Amino acid sequence: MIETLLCRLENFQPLADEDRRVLQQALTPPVRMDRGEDVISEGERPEHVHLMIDGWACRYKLLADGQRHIMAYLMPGDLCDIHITLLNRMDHSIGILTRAHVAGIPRQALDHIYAHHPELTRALFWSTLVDEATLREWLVNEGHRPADQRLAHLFCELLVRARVAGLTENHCMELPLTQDELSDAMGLSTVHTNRVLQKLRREGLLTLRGRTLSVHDWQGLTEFADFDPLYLHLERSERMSDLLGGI
Amino acid sequence: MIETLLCRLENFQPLADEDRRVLQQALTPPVRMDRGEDVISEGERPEHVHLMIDGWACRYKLLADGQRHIMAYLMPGDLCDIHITLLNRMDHSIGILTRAHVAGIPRQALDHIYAHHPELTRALFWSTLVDEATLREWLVNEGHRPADQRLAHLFCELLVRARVAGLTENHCMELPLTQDELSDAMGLSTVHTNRVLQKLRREGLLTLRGRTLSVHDWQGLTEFADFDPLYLHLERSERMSDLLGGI
DNA sequence: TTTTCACATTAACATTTATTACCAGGAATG
DNA sequence: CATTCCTGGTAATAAATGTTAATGTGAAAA
Repeated sequence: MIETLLCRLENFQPLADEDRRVLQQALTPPVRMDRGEDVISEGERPEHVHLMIDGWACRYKLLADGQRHIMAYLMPGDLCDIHITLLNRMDHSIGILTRAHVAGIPRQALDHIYAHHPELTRALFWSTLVDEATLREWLVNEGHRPADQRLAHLFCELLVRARVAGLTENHCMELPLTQDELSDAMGLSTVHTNRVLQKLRREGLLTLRGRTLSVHDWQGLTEFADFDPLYLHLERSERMSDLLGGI
Repeated sequence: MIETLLCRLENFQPLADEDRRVLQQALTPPVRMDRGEDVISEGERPEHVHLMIDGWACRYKLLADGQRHIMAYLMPGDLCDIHITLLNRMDHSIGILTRAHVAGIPRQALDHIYAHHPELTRALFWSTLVDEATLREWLVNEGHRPADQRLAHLFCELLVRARVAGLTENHCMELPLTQDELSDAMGLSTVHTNRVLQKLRREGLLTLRGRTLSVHDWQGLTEFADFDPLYLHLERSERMSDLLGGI
C-alpha cells in the first residue's frame, strides 16, 4: 500500500526492512475521498500528516476575488509536510482532484520514528526538502518563464516524479488534471493554457488527452523548458541517469 | 549577536535561558561578506546552516538566458534551511545584497540540539515551516496578483517580518534593495517596477527612498494587497495583534 | 434516444507587462 | 575637477496574456 512512497524515498537512500515495516505500521487506515473534498482546509488545525495512497490532490489557496491558486500537485506516494502538526492552523487547503485514498501518520508515530529510526527520519526529512525545492522551482517557473516553457517545465517535472514513484509506462503517465486545474497552478487563464497546449502538441513535444500525458520528444521538451532535475535531488545518481536516460 | 533570531523564534514559543545559550554557543564566528559574494553557490555541497547576523541576502537561481530569479530575501535573524546539510548539492545560490556578517551552525551542533533540546528543536522546525509557507505565499503572489498588488504584498510581508525581528521603527524599516533586485524577485521588468513604485507612492500608501521603506497607510496597504499574515504563523496571537495593530 | 454536463476549443478584443533606448542625479573614483 | 558607474526615471512601441462569449464534443444520466 505504501510502495509508491517507499519507491520515492529510496531515491534518497535504501531503507532497511525494519524501517519499511515501521513506516507501514505507522499509517492509519486509508480513507476514501472524492473529487472536490478537502483533506484539510485553511484555518483548520493539522492533526496528522497525510499520505496519498492513490489518486491526486493539490495544495491550494483561495484569493479574495475567489480565484484558486494551486501551489503543488500531490500524486500517489506524496506526503504532506511532516512538520505540519507544529502549526496551530493551516495556511492553505489540500483538495482532492480525483477519487482517492488518503492515509495519515499520527504525530506520536512520527515522534517515535524520529527518536528510534534515524535512517527513516533522514529519508522523511529529505522528502520535505524536495517538496520545498519544488516550490522554489515553481516560483522561478511562474516568475520568469513564459507560458509555453512554463507548462513544458511542469510536464517534465511531473513525468520525472511519476517515474520516481513507479507510475510511468514508457513516456506516458496518468495525469488526471483538467486545463482549468493546470491554469490555476500556472497562473494562466484557461484560454491561454489551451492555446499553449495546442502549440506543444503541434510541435510534436507531447499530447495530453484522455487523462494521459504522452511525451513524444523528451529531449526536445527538457531543452525547450530549460529543465534541470537537480532540484528533485535524486541523490542516488545511478538511478537518476536511469530515469532520465530511460524516459 | 543572535538577538534578532531569538526575537523571531520567540514569536513561536518562549525559550529557556539554557536554550538561548545553547544556540549562541552552537554558532561559528561570523564572517564578514560584501555585496555580490555568494554565501554558497548552486552545485556546492552544503556544510553548514547559515544565519544572517546583519545585512541582507537572497536565495536565487540563474536561468539559462542569464536572468536571475530571487526566491527569498534573508534579513538579519534569518536562517537557511536547517535540514539543508542532508543534500549533496545546493539547487540554488545564496547571495549577499549588502555588507553583511554571516555565521554558521555546524551539522553536529544541530544534531546535538535535536537530541537534547526539544523546545529549541521545535522552534527551529517552526522557523523552516514559516520559510516554506512564505515560499507558497510568494507563489500565489507571482501567479495570481497583478504587479501593483504584488509589490504591495511584498512590502507588507517585509514590514511584518522586520517587526518580528525587532528591526522596525514605527512604520519604517531599512530596506536595502534596488529596484532591480525587487524586479528579479517579483518577476517584473525594472521599468515596470519603477512605474508601480511611483503609483504606490502617488496613492499615499508608502515611499521607498534612500534604502528606507516608510509605510504611510498600513491598513490601506494590507487591504490593497489582500495581505493576511496567517502564513507567517506568529503563533502567540497576543503578539500578533500587537504587531499588526501597532504598525 | 435525448438530455445534460463537464471540458475543450475558438475568436475578437482589451489590458498588462516587456523591450529598448535614452536621460538625470548622486556617489564613488581617478 | 572630470569621469564613471550605479540607480532611478521617462517614453514609444511590441509582445504576451487576459477577458468575454460563443461553440464543439464526448461521456454519463435519464
